[in-house]
Amino acid sequence: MEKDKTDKKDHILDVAERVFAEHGYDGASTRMISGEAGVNMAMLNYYFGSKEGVFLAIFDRRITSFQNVLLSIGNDESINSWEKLDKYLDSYIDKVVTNNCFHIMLNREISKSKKTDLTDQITDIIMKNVTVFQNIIAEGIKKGDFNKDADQQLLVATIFGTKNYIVNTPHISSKVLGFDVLDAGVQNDLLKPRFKKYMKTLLKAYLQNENDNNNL
Amino acid sequence: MEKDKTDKKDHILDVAERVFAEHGYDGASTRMISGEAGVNMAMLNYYFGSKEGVFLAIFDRRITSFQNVLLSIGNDESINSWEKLDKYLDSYIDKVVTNNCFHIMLNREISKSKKTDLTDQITDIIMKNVTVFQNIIAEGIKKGDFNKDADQQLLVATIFGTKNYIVNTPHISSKVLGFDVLDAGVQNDLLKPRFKKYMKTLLKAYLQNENDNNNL
DNA sequence: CAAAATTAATCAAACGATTGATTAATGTAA
DNA sequence: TTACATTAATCAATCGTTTGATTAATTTTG
Repeated sequence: MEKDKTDKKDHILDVAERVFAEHGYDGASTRMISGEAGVNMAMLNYYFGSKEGVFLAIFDRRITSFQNVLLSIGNDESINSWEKLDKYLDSYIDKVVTNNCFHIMLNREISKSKKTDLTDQITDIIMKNVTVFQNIIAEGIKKGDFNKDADQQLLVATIFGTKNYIVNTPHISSKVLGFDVLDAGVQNDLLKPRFKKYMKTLLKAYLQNENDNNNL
Repeated sequence: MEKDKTDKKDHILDVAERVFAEHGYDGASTRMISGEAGVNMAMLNYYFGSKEGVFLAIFDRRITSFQNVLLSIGNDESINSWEKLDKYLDSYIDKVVTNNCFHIMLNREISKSKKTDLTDQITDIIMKNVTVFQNIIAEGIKKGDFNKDADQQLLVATIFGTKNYIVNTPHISSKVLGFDVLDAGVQNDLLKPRFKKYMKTLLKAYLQNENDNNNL
């Protein structure tokens, strides 16, 4: 059945995503992935062509819907800059914490100083989400909602960097925060709400115009 | 001569540090490293025992002096919390931007969800720098210098996360910032001063007690 | 001092193991 | 039967490491 085949391919990608997050792309062997997925090694090449094909297939599964959600928030004309910022953060934090394996895998492979085809591809993907955020900030500054002296570009480093620190280096952030950031229950009950609140407070403290407290 | 031997070992570590940063630990082969260093492959094992020995030798070279500098700032009783924060940021940002290869290499190998001996070792190393920063914040809050409602732990994620974003994903941050963050000249003339100023402004906006503007 | 003995440094070649990928054979369902 | 799915076996390439031999440097000895 077509259904079963799709399920099986999806199962392989689920496992591969986790194994790539655990050991990195180079550190994860095709035998490791197929073994944990309970399928014959040759099936990876049969379905996805190659190891890199598996890697890219994981991408296709995740990026499109996510990017469209963020894009729709950025293009929403009915809300002001502060509300856009809130909605963006809510959606973004929910998604990246839940799909932490994917984002660990993604960011690890771009943490190389050498450019490759793969780093270029990942850069393009990541930059789409970055651009949406940048536009929200730039628009807010232009409208006078946000402090015009804000460093828009380094603010990008702060929001995505803070997220990366929590999600991509779980052993560090778990130690700092005092709980296991990889635990799904903890993520929903503790991490997400606290992270959202913090991020909004931080951005408001930095972006707020002086002598203008009515947005707090 | 002893001198020449140390120079040679140091040269190998210089090259290995760069190659590890370029391709990652698994992606960098011993042939690649020895080839670029212009030495016979067997010399890596002769000097450092193994590939992992090379990796760990790079650590020994970098961490000790750096940690002592930060530690002395944290223990300085003659300055207040705001000044400590400033000095910490100045030293930290200088060091991590200059030694970007090392920090790319370091952080990449801890960006795995699976625990290993190596991730545990790296976690311990990183946590030492984190603790110094945490103590500065905690002390400032206790003394009443900083806003007591600040989320100390997520603030850790922000400072180190922002730094990681700039240093460890250079292809992304170069695109966002509009210049090459790996260029040494750009680092000193543009990146470091701007990064320091931004980080201080951001932390002051977040940590400052309300109705207390005399620290700006 | 000079010859001999010892140690350290360097090399090309090969090691066994593992990698990603492919093959040819077999199983399965329409 | 025919087309697709799955398997075990196998492939060449590359991995980190080790080897035995050779050269260079140092120490010991007469």
